Amino acid sequence: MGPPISVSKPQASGLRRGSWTPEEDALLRMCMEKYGEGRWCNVPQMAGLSRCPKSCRLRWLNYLSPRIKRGRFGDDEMDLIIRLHKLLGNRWSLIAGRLPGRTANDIKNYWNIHLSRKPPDAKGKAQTNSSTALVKVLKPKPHTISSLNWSCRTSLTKDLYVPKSQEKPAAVSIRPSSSPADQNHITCIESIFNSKDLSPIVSDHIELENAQADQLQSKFGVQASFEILADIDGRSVIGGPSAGWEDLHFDLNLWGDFGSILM
DNA sequence: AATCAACACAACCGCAAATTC
DNA sequence: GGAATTTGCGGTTGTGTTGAT
Repeated sequence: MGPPISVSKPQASGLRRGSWTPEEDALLRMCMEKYGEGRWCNVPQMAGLSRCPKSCRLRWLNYLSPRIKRGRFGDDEMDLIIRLHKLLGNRWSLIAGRLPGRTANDIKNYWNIHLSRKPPDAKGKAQTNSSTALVKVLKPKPHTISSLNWSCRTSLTKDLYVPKSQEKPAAVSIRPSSSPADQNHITCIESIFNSKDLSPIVSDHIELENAQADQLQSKFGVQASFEILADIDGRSVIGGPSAGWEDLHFDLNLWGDFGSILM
């Protein structure tokens, strides 16, 4: 879409709404360059904008951020979206985390326009792919780091305020579990593991501690050598280079699912 | 040229989780 | 521990653009 044309009027509260003007974009951009992301409630004041904090955040994250990749989705991206949506459901932020430069809003829009309304045969060949066809859409409750008793949280915003030295994962307690919910998680995660061609989502990798890798090995019957990394490019991931699912990475939310299995 | 439908995407809203006080 | 505030997410809407008729 081209530059905004409609003009918003100040609300009774004095806050502007509607499309952003180039001037407002410039102010927000300068503010982000100067102060960085975070403390959105202070951004309107710091930037000299008559916008609510949510509006500023949305504008930056969905439009102005230099990390955003513009342009049409490629076939590989479309395929990946279909696969990840099958696994994760409408968890756009998680899906976006696996598509560098794409925002949750972009993906949501794209899905709603292109993919959600097409008949199954037209949704892409990936849907018939054996590695994902058997998987039910899973919507696990996101496990935050804090809920896992980890001392870090992994948004970019947090990175600006938490010293790296504090972002050290604490020990993960391990206990057997065989509840249906956990079995569901296992099915999901196994399906991810078995999907070998998700390499486009790869960015970097991290290692699990040996004890945790051993637990995964006994649980899934795979030889695992992982690394845990608190932060890669503003996002936390885990990866496993030696189990046949090399170059595969997840958000720590999914690591939370590991935790629920192992705990 | 006019009209209409579909597309593309920015923006808002409400809610819940997380954080702060 | 609880209330208030902040942040993040998903759903939805609004509007400009594009292409077909």
